[in-house]
This record gives sequence, C-alpha cells and structure tokens, in this order.
Amino acid sequence: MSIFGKLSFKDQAFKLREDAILDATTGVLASKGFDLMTMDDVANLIGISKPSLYKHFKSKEDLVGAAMIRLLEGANEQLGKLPDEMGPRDKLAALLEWALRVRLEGGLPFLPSTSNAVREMLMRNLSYVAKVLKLNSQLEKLVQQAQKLGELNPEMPTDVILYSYYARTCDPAVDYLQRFSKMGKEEIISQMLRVCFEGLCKNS
Amino acid sequence: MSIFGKLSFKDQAFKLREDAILDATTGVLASKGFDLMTMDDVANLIGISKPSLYKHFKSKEDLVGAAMIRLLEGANEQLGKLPDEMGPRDKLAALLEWALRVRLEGGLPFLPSTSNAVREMLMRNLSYVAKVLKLNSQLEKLVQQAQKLGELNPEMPTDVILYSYYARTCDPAVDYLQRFSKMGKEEIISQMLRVCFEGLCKNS
DNA sequence: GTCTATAGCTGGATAGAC
DNA sequence: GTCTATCCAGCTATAGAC
Repeated sequence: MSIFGKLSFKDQAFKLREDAILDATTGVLASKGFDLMTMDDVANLIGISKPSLYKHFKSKEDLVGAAMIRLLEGANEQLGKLPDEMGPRDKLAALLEWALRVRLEGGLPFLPSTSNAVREMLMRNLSYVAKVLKLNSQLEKLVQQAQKLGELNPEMPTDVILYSYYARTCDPAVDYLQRFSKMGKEEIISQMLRVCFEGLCKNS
Repeated sequence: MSIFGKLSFKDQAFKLREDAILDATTGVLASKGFDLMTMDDVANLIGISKPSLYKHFKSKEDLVGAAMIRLLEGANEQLGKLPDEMGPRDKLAALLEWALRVRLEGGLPFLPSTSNAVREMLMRNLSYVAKVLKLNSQLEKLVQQAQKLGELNPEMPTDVILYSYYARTCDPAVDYLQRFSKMGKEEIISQMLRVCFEGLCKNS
C-alpha cells in the first residue's frame, strides 16, 4: 500500500507469498480439517520453515481465519458478478453451484459445519464476522425476495431456508458421491442443486 | 454371558458401567467432536480415573467405535419396530425423525459428517463396518422401493437420494436453528423433514 | 527474514502400588 | 479393578544465530 512505486514490487511479492500460504492452508484444511492441521503441514507444503510462517501469520487461528476470509471474499465477488436481471432464486442457485465447484476442486466448504470449537474460534475473528454478516444479509434478502415471488416456498420460515441453504454448501453427500459413485463433478453439482431445491420426492 | 446365574449379576453391573461410559462418551463427542475429546473428559465426567477407563476400552478409537456401534444398533432397532404396513417413504421419514430427535436431545449425529480421519478410523473397526453395511442395505432397499412407487423421485440416481438422506441426519442447519431461532425441537424436526423431502421450492 | 533448536504443554497410554 | 504417578509423542509458539 506504499505511495512509492518502488515498494509496490515488494508488496506484490509479499501478497503473492501470502496467497501461496493461504492456498496451502486451504488444501490442508480441506483434507484434514482444523484440529488435525499442523503449522508444519503448511510450512512443509510450501517449503518454508515454521518460524517463517509465523512471520506472516501470528497464530494458527489467525492463519485459518485469513483463509476463511479469502473464501468469503470470493463468494462475495461471485455474488456481485451475477447479472441484475437474474431472479433471486437463480442467484442463490448460481452461488451454491460456485461453492460446490470450489469444494469439488479441493477447496474449503463454505462453513465449518464440523466443529463447535472452530466456529467459536472464527467468531472471535472480528474481520471474519464482519464479512459473514455482510454476506448473510445479502443472502437473507435474496431468500425473502424469492419467497415473495413464489420461487421459494413462502410458507417456510426464512431462517429454515437460509440455514438449509448454507448446509448444502458443505453437504457430506458431495464427498460420498465423489468417492463412491461414478459421477463426474458437473453431474454431482447438478444433482445436488436439484436435491436442494426440489427435495427427494418431486417427480420432474 | 456365563451359564451360571451367579455371575450374571456381575455381568449386568459391568454392562451398566459400560453403558454409563458410553453415555458420557456420547455427550462429549456431541459437544466437542472426536479430535477435541480427551480420555480425561470422559473419565472425569463419570468420576473414574483414566486407567480405569482403559480397563474397559483399550483405546480412544475403541471407545468411540463402541459408542457409534450402540447408536447404529439403536437405529436398527428403531427400523425394526416400524409396522409392516408402513410405506417405504414413511419408514425413511420415521427413521430420520428418530435420528434428528436423538441429536436434538444431545446425542450423536448418525454419521461422522465432519472428518475424513474419523471416517477412516471407524472403517478400521470391523464390527462397526458390519453394522453400517447392514443398515445401509436396508435403507437402500427402502429407497428403491419408494422410487418404484413414485414416493421418491424415480429419475434421481438411488445413491444421490441415499447419501442425501444420510446427510440430513447430520445437517448443520439443525444446530443453527436450535441456536438462533425460537423454534422448539418438534418444530425443527418437522421443518427439516419437509426440507428433506420437498426441498426449498415447493409451495404446499 | 530465514533457519535450527527448543521451550512448554497437552493428551494417549501404561507401570506399579494397593 | 482402582488409583497416583509417569512416560512419550506431537504440537504451538518462540529464542537466538546468521
């Protein structure tokens, strides 16, 4: 952020390295989860030593928080890209599709569905909380609009829809399908979208 | 299992103590998850020392496996209780309802949705795997029957339905509703059942 | 800034007395 | 079988040399 052109190289390099660290963190988190991820895992994966890692992020909590924040920023950006003429339900579907694709390509699930402790840890990260709240209010509005238009069930409480929507972004069925079925990524995504909106009953 | 009446008292007492240990294990697992659960947690909760705990279960993996096995046995028993005249879809709904009620009352989620490592650990427990396979084959049959009858979407792959069904038993939306909504247990259960079978769209 | 080395702690598992 | 006391591995985080 220097006003001198000279330093922006350094800043850029710094940013690149941080991005590489966050990539590695994301990968380890996706495969082992927070509790089993060690700082050595991350450091070794990018070929630096643990103390160097601590120069960039002052704690494990801080590091994981940064990875989650980057994910939320991606979601936010994705949401902003959607054309204005798109209906609210289609916007929700498109964002879910994006989240599932990220996961299927080795990224993180949107929410730490897993553990209470992880959730609480993230909630102590004010920067993370701010981004969650921002995204949440956008999504809540979309759900309400969709309900008014009859695109989503108007008789269902908004929070039931919203939380169930979040839950689909980290649905374990995705992992099972990826492991035990012959389906490809895109087919898994389209099936999950269908299950989410239509349920298990509907005859098409 | 002695053939002498005398010893059955001892056996019964032993069984009771093991049940108490498994209750405690279940409670700790439900609140902290596998990785953060310590043997001290369990031992302290029932007022015995760690070595005593190890007399009953030879490792943490063994202990958690036993708790999961007891849960699966409960599910199996529940399934067996359902009247024969009940349709396959209603049976699936009734079992899901039971699983959600167990969870809302502080029990364990059906699947270890969370972690890869936990799943692999359980898969090394042959007794657990046997029970999973047995339950799975029953549920798969029910899904197929329901699809034939048109009670569940016949055009959807059976494994998509089955895995999504499993996923609903550990749906994080339940936790969020319990924490952030004013809904009671029974209302949460009925809403989750509706979301599962009807999806987020359907107008009732 | 990067490393090697290590402090400090926690938690699984066990030895050995009673 | 129950305990106290302890071992040992692995992890977060840091000290201190270069």
